[in-house]
Amino acid sequence: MFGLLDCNNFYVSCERVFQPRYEGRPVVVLSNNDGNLISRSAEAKALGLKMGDPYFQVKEVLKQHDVAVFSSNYALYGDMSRRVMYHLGQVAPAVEIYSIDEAFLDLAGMETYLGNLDAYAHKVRAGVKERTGIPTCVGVAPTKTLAKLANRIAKKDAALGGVLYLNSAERRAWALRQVPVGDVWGVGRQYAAKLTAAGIDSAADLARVSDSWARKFLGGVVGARLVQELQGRPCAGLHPSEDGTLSRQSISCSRTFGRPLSAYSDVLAAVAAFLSRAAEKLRAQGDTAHVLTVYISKNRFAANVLPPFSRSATLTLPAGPTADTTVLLGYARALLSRLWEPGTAYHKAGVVLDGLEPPGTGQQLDLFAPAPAPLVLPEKRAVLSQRPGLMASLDALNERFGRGTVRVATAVPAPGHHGTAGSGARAPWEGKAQWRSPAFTTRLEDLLLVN
DNA sequence: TCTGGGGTCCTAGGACCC
DNA sequence: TCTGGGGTCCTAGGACCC
Repeated sequence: MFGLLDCNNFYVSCERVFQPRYEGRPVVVLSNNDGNLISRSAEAKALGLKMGDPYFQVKEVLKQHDVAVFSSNYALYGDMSRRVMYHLGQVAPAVEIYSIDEAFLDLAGMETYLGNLDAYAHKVRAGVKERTGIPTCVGVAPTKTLAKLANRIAKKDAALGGVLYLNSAERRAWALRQVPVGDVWGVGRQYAAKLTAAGIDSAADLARVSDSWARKFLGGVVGARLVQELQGRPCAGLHPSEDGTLSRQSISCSRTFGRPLSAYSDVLAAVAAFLSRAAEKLRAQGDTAHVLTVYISKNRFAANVLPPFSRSATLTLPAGPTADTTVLLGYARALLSRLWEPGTAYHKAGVVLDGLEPPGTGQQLDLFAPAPAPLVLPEKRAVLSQRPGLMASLDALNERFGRGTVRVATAVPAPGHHGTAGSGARAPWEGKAQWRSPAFTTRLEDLLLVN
C-alpha cells in the first residue's frame, strides 16, 4: 500500500499560516517575475481563475473581487515543506519526497498491523496540520497512480474529510469512474486529446485498454506501466528520501529576464549567475557534475519570432566531473558562444548540470591542460584545478552573509544606464517580485513579533 | 508593457567499441 | 553475388509532473 499526502494550495496555505487574515478570502500566488498564477485558494478557484493564467490577463478580475496577490516566496515555502516532510518522517516507515508539497508514504504491511488505514491517514493529516498549520489530503491505494487518484478525489469531495482509502476492488472501480482521463497522473494535454478522440473518457476506460494499445499510443513502456498501475498492479516502488532531503539526478537554474537582452555581456552575466547558483546547489548536495547544458530562449509569445524558440548546447566535461564554479563557467562560456545569434533579443537563459556523482570517484585529468607550475607539488595540483577549499569558503561566506555576497566577477552586472554595478543595483536579468511576503521562518529580521 | 522554474523518464540517430 | 551483431556514450528533443 502507498499513501500520498499532498498539501492543499500549498503556497497560498504557507502565506495564510503567518497571515491568518487571508483565511476565507480569495488568495493567489504568482510565479517568478510575477508572470502567472501558480497557486490559488479555493475561493480564487471558485472565481474561475485557472492555474497558469497570465497575471496581466486576469488583473482586472483580481482587483474586482479583491483577491489578495502574493509574489512567490521560495524561502518560506521551502522551509515549510521541510517541516511537513520532517513530520512525515516521524510517523511513516519510509517517505519519498515527490515535490515541494507532496510525499509518498510506504505503507506496506501496515494493514495487518493497524487494520484499517483510514484512521492512520486521518492521524497523519491532523499531525501535519497541528505542527505546521498546513492543510493536506491523503490518498491510500495499492499503487502510486491509484494513490494519486484517491488523493485527487479526496481533494474535490469535502465530504470525505481529506482522506480516501481504496481498500477493495469495488472502491477502486468506483474511484476510476469518478476521474476524467486527463486528470490521471501521467496523462498530459497531448495524451488527453488523443484518448478522448479514441472514446476513452474516464480513468476506468483507460484501465481497460490493452497493453499493446497503451504502448503504441501513450509513449511506449511509460503508457503500459500507467495502465497496469490503474489496474492495481504496482510498476513503481517507493524511493525513500534519505533523512528528509531530496537528492537529485540533475540540477538546473533558469530565469526569464526582467527585460529582453541583446547584449552578449548581459546574457553572459546572467548565465554566470545561474551557473553559480546551480553549482552551489550541486555542492550543497555533496556531488560533482560531468555534463553541462546551457540554453538561451527567445520570446515565444512575440508575433514576429519564429521557432525554434530555444537553443541548447550540451558538453560532457573533457576533464571529468567537477563542482567548481569557475571550472564550469569556463565551459559555459564556450557553450554560450556556440548558441549566440547576434542581433537577437533573448528572453530567458538557463543552465543544467547532469551526470551527478559524489566527488573522488575517479578523477580524470586533462591531457591537454597546461602543465602545472614547477613549484607545485603533485598532490597540490588537484587542489589548484578543482579548489574545493575556495568553493567551501565561497559557500560559507554566502551562507553567513547572504546569497551573492561573494560572486565570480562574470556574474556581476556591468554598470549601465539603469544604475551602477554592485550589491545595490538590480541586474538586467532580474524580474519583478512586487508583492513578496517576509521570510517568516528563515530570516531573523522577518520574525513575527507577538504582543 | 506583460506569459515561471525545476524536475523525471524515454526515444532516436550517429559515432564508436569489440 | 556481396558487407554482422551487440553493445555504450553522446546529444537533442519530447512528454509529462508539480
